[in-house]
Amino acid sequence: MPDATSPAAPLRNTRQRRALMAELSATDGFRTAQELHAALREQGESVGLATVYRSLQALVEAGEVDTVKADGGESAFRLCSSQHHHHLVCRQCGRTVEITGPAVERWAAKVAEDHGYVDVNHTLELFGLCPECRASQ
Amino acid sequence: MPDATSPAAPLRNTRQRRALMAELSATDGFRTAQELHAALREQGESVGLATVYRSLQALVEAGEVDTVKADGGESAFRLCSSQHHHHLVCRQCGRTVEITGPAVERWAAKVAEDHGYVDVNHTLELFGLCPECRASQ
DNA sequence: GTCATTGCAAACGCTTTGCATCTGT
DNA sequence: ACAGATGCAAAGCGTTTGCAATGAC
Repeated sequence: MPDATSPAAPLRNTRQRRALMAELSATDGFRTAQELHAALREQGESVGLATVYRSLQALVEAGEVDTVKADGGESAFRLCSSQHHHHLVCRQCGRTVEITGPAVERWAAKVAEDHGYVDVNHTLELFGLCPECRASQ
Repeated sequence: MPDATSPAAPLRNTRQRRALMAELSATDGFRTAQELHAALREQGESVGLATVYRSLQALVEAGEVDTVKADGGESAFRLCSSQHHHHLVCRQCGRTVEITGPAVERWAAKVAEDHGYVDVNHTLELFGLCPECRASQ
């Protein structure tokens, strides 16, 4: 059984991972694994789909990439920004707004503490219909 | 092409749908389609899996059932009337506490509104180390 | 009688995995 | 050289769909 405190194996600096990171850096928003794979292919970077998935997994575990679940069960990824924040995502077009909520952070910490839980983090996502999609419906 | 404003076809009161509603009523929390299907089978109610999915879809569209996306891309369903809550999960033993946070609900609604988003729902999970796991470490 | 609903099985889309090969370090 | 990384193809999973049969109204 792996020691929870020991760091994971070091990530190797391969052409594929570099290409993936570059692609992730190229956009602010969330991209699905399939989108990223397609983009890499279009750029002539030959990368297997499985590799994209495995690399993204590794990056998420390493804390370098953020992930959320899109509508159809797809996962979307993006580089972690420095600051802890949440997202308000349009469930139709995917347009995303970054949210920070000190109040919620405090609330979460307090609730956890009240129940005796320690070392707590949380995930919070808002899903709705953005003004544009709402208008065009 | 169906008129978006005209009401959907009337839902027929079939044995299968009745059984499904009964099963949904039997619990407060969210259940996945697969869980519901298994539960019905165990009760001797013969219902096809596709029927469960189609009925749930219809019920969601009819506004009688709420749905959220679980972790593995599965969808979970519950009757609309039951109460909305979140979970505080121990990342080691999985022990879970149900959390309700009116303040957070209000906060989420307001934030979404401020950005012009409508028809908003959210997902919120807290992860930490429960008292027991923390002691045994 | 009509038309929504059902069941089955096949199809789907996204993701994961087994395994042989390759490549950073 | 060794351990991690890769590619391919096949498997896995939850979900959806085509079609003929059934049942509610």
